[in-house]
Amino acid sequence: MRLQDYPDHRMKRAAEYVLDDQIGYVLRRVTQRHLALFSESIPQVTTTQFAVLARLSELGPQSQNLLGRATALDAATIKGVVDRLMRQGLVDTSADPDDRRRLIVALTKPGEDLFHSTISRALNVSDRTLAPLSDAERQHLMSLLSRLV
Amino acid sequence: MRLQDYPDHRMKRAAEYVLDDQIGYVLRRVTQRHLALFSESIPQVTTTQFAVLARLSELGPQSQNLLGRATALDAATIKGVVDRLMRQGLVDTSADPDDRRRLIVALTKPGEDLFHSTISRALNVSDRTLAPLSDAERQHLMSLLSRLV
DNA sequence: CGGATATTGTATGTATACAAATTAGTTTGA
DNA sequence: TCAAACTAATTTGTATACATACAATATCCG
Repeated sequence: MRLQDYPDHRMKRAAEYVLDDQIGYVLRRVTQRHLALFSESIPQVTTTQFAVLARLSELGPQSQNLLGRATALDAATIKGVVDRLMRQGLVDTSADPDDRRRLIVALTKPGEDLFHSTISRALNVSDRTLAPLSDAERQHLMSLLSRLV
Repeated sequence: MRLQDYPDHRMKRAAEYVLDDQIGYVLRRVTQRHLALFSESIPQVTTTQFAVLARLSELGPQSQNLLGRATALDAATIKGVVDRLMRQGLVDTSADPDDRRRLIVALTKPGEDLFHSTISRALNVSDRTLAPLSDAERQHLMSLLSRLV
């Protein structure tokens, strides 16, 4: 009996498309676990908000649009993130005198303080996300993933 | 001069927390690329909706709650996904006579047809997401990621 | 049996995330 | 120079994704 004659269509389908082996599905589930660890450890901000704080700390005040590009967030998304960070008093915005289209986003002192006081926790979250792997495996994984961006 | 005396605080911070080296940030960016490839190739449904179709095809009709658990979607999320799949006529729902709390979700013929006619495209999206890696590297990556779920 | 407990689905609120359209401002090239 | 092209920000709409709360139903256990 050949495979294409097999009476149970479900077996053929399962062989065709195994959801658990798809990179997108695995990425989503790993991301879910990481988000859960992060929000448990740093409930004040989300991973995305923390990324924005990190970039602002690294690069200094930036236009909202550039800040979005530096954190891989499109214009609509970065606007919402900045709004919510501003509502918490972690950043503030000002007009750019050299380009009236631009909105400059900067860390406030509370934003800087929060970022610095949670860096070690954030690093620990990354560490716990990768906990099932050895050091060599972690480096290998990060290097492979980096090539898929 | 010791590191902690270094006058440029930004250098110290950069050494403390490098956003681009964090697993969460890299996961988000790889996921972004994968989603873009998927929606370009299969505009009819999202990755999440496709995952639900795949599970229904694999497992047969399921209660909404079980279906959510089988696709790593919480109760609130699976409800929205099923609602939108139903609006497109790709699934339909019925009451479970054995448990009046339950809502049975099943593929319709159009849902089944769409799923089967897009499997090869979906596999091709997975393939293109991993395109920068060799076969051995792909397998290694999938095996490492699977351990992080 | 009957109350405590658990499960299922639903609703609401918050937060990404992106597409598309709009407005305002800036740059460029014929 | 000045219209066309581009850029920045905003707005709207759609789709996850999770927390929390609630109602209806089922199950378990004393």
